[in-house]
Amino acid sequence: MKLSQLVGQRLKEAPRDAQTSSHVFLVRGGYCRPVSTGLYTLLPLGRRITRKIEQIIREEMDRIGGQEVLMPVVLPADLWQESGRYDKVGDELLRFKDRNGKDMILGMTHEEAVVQFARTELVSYKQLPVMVYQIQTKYRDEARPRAGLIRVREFTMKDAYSFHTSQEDLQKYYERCHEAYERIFRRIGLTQCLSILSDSGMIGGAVSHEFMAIADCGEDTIFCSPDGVSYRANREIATSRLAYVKEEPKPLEKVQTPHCKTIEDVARFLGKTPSQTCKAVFYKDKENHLIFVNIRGDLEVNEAKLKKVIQSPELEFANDALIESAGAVPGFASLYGLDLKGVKVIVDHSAAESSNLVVGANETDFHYLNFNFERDVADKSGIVVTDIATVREGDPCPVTGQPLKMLKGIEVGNIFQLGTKYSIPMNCNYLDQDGKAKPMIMGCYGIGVGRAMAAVCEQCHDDYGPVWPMSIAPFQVELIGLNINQPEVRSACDALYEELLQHHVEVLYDDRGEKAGFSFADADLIGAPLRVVISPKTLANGVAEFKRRDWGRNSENIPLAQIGEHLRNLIDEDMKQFQ
RNA sequence: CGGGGCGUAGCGCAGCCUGGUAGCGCGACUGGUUUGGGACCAGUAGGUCGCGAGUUCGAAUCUCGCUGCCCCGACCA
Repeated sequence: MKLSQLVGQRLKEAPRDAQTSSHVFLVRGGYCRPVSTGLYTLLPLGRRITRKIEQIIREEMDRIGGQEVLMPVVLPADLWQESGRYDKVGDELLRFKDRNGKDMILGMTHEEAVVQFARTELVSYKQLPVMVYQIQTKYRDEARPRAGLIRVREFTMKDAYSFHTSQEDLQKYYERCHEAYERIFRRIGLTQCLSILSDSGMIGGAVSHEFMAIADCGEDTIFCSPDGVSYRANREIATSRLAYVKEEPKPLEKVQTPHCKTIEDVARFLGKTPSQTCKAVFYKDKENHLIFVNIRGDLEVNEAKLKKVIQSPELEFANDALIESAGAVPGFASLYGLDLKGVKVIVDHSAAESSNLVVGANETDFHYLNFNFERDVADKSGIVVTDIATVREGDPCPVTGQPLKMLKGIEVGNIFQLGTKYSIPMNCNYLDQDGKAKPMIMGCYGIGVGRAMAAVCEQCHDDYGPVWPMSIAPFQVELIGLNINQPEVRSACDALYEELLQHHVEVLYDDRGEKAGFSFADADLIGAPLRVVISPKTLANGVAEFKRRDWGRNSENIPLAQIGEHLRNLIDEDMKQFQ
């Protein structure tokens, strides 16, 4: 490819709204262009990368027995009604009507579609296990797309679905898929990618893992044990082995706490620490039911955990009127002395097990000292005591007891053990050996292709642009001719270009005759791992100047006669790392 | 959902307060001089100033409505 022909200009200036390096470089380098909020066109450079990522994914999916299929992006709503997700999923699911007034959706994931396919296509235990996958467009009407290609509304996803006759078989396959994912993320050049325990969220199922590319701009928070191996979990489900202060219960004592509405105010006023208080947090669910949460004052409610406990996908803070309807006084609320009929009460272990806490008195400007859940709440029926606390950095690891480390990550892939979550409601059965119909046991496995590209860019770049790994680089080599209007430069460049093409080297030839600085800046934005410069100066010495993208301003001279072979050897060597 | 900010040439922005011929930089085009880390000179093209109403002799500028986009918060008892 000649650079003079390449569609997609490099830009000197970053888009105004770009905050993260992948966003800046992918737009500046001419990899993608915004169309609307969260919608991007991929230009040739970006598309060359995603094609390579897709190819690596295909190889690894095929290696574990996957068969590629392609399902439609537009799906009938009734399929989603069968699974029950049509009503459960919020506005993220784009719903519309076709010309006949039939309810349709844009696919955001394809469990329903694949089950519909499987239940007609797979009828016998002899056909199982089987895995199908596709690399296809997904649409999610995100509330807030951000960070360029990292969170978008329309994106390419590899989604795979496996079908089994037993949970054991699913687990075995899940492990193989986990290993395939590790190979994929290593091969596309992510330098730091961890699989962590995760919340299965909207997709559902019991066990799931997320693959996290570690990056400061990541949206997810990860907690891991100091060794990085014993325990790794998403903040949404992470737990800790926090110690609670246990002592002899002291008598309850009502104290005046004028104008102390926040935990900090109360603790300071009473000479306590926030961890010696209990805080009351009020939410409401979709049906406007009050949810009364109690947690130790220094901890925060983990809404992802809470949503699971109360089995509601939506959660909002309750307004004062709703709080007062339960007899609680906002700012001075607690469980003590309240009639909590019809209110969902959730108590975190930290509040249930700590002794002698400060709690609200349900009376303006008053609190109680020495509240003990066990002693002071008479009727515990209907109260759920469980873990709904958000883990903090430094809290003791649930496995090792060592202080947990906190990392930020970009979720580039996830795998789920679905079990029968879709096969039972959607009647996806097979005939077993005994002649009986049984629901298939399912797994599903996703990778965001564009996000993976952006994640690699986040991990592999310098001040001037991306430093692409050989396995996914849009071009393996960039060849720059300086003073190319001089015939001997032109002919030397043309000759090398032809030689490389003949050997199927992916070479981008900067034949524009721009000034050196201009060409170099473009080359840095394009990020080819290898760069060759030919100029009157190098020709005078019978050499070409060679450098790797990650060598900064350093370079070495290679005799012109050997440069082609030199490049080919380096490409082969580099590619071996990504096999 | 809540809060804030912004829509002026392909991109980045100024002009608005104080109404009076629509500007700058980058990019593009032509010609010339240049040629090792985003060169210089001269010239050219490119804009319903987001949309609609109102005020006014006159609106990018003031008022109202709409719309699009961006950022922040999604934690307070």
